[in-house]
Amino acid sequence: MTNIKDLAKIAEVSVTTVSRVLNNHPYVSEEKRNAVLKAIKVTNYNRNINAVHLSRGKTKLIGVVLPFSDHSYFALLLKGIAKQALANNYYLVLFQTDYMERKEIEALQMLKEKQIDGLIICSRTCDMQLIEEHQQFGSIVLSEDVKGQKISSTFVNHYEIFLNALEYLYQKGHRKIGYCIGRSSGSSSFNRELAYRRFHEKYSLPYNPEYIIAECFYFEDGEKIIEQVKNMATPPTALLVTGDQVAAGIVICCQQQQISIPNDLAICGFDNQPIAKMMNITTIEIPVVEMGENLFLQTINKDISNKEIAVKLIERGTV
Amino acid sequence: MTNIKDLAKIAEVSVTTVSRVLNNHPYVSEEKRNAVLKAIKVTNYNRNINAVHLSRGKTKLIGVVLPFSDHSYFALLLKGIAKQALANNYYLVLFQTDYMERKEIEALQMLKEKQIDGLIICSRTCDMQLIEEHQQFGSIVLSEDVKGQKISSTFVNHYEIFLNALEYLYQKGHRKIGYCIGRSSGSSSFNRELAYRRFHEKYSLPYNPEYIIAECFYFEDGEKIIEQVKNMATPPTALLVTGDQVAAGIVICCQQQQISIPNDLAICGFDNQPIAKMMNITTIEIPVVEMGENLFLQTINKDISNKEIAVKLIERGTV
DNA sequence: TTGTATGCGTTATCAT
DNA sequence: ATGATAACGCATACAA
Repeated sequence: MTNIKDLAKIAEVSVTTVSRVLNNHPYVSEEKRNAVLKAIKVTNYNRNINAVHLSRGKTKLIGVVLPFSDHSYFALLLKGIAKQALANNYYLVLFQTDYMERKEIEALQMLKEKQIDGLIICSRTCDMQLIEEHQQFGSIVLSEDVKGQKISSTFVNHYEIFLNALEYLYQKGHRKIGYCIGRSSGSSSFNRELAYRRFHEKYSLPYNPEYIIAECFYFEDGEKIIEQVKNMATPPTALLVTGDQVAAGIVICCQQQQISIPNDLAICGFDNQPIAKMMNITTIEIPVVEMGENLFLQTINKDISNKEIAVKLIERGTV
Repeated sequence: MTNIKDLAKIAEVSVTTVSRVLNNHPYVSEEKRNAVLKAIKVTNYNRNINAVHLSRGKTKLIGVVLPFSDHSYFALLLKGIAKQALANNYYLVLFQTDYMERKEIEALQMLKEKQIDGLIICSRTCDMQLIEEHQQFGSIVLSEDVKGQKISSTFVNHYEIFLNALEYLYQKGHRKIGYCIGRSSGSSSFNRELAYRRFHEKYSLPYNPEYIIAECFYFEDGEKIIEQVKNMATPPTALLVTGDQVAAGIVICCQQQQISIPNDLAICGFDNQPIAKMMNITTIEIPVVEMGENLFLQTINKDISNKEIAVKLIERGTV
């Protein structure tokens, strides 16, 4: 492996000059530049990026923390992140956590150890305090409402969205409304449950914990959900489903089991993914890819900003 | 930022000793070890991984080249890769290429520049020769049949699988068989078309290029496919669909349009993803996650190996 | 068991 | 415009 020292020797210049042509710096004569270029060619020289990183103290690498990459929501978020990473000459290091705090800590550790310049946390399990403690080591961005903390974020207002969706179903005549979420812990689930409770208080509706169905991630979970609903003494007449994939799975399952939608059961999805359009599913549109893009841009931006993303109800045939 | 030199000074030992305790090397007295540990604590020391990388000449980083991460097949492959990466203390750098050769070259470049120790290419656009030229810089593994080349791979025999699937449909009485694929170029598409041609020659069936439907990636593409099929003068009676997501999309679309499956149109999917089971879709089971795991293991293994993965026909209700 | 000295490959500072 | 030299922070061969 040849290095710039070798190049310097061959081209009969100093290492500084070699470094200059390597980095397109000014102040180097055409003559010497060509000599260096020639040396690079004949030796088949390759720069050692680790030395560059050590010297510069930066890596142009951004970490992305997410629970699973084979989930449509996070896959889309990642798509947006990757798009802007590409546009800004950064690379991504993926941390698939399966919601294990240990894996999140590893990502924070890499920030500490300077392997990555910044970190995008799409969904977290660990404590906010832990994250704050690591901000000194690099830019950290979250995809949740951090409420005035000194940390950047791009998020949707899960509380408000849920409340609006519930109101919508209420206006459509529904009084027994359930919802399906992924994991039951986490800030978004917390806010959703809060909205759900407030909604029931507001209209003096009975709060039925059975109506909250957790661990709904994928299309095929629709089967499990319908099974659960069917086993209820008084099943809900409408379901808010946080994810169009799952909503689609429910719709399919209902078709198979002769459950009429929206008559027997109304379904409102989330995200407005193509599958929702294709299957004519009423849903809340969330611009996930754009959120990913913004998350990345915030990461490489010095300023701290908090961006709430607007959503939109898309009325179709399942409510 | 304190470094091991500072630690050495504080703990009143040499940098070597500091390095030893940092890396859990033997031959260091409890006394000195504790002194170092204490120094680490009081200074809030963090190792600079870039210096480690430079010194060691390795990064414990493996690159993963794939066209899109929001596609179920590649997401599952990535899942397997990530699983073994985790188990073996490696991290992954993601290269989403959108099938752009330029992005693949960037990944190869990073191998050259020692930012990554190895590279897993899940699907490629670039020339094999280019890849071979980069093997000297690190371990490269492909997910295709490299046919005796001196490079590791984990793959399924697309030619044989397609041939068998076509035979199966033939036995079921089908004579007008079409198929849906992702991109039309690439080695797997080549092999599939080859099988398709041979099959038609063998049974003296008319070869109809219209029956080859490309650019089928996602669930929602099912709609487009059915549209195309309906517009054909003599539509196929069976469709081989390389991906259960797309197959499911087709099935749904047929339901909506009163096209009876398998009577009007038989569908055979690929991968045996959960959605196929849920929707009772006949499919070819491919252990994608296991393939991903094997790809990773090959990457960190010195020896070159080529592993063909066996598949299995899962007969269900759509053929 | 411990320490010295050198190498890893590049960039940055400063002088000329 | 060019170059000598000092960082950057760590690992390790070798010596003791």
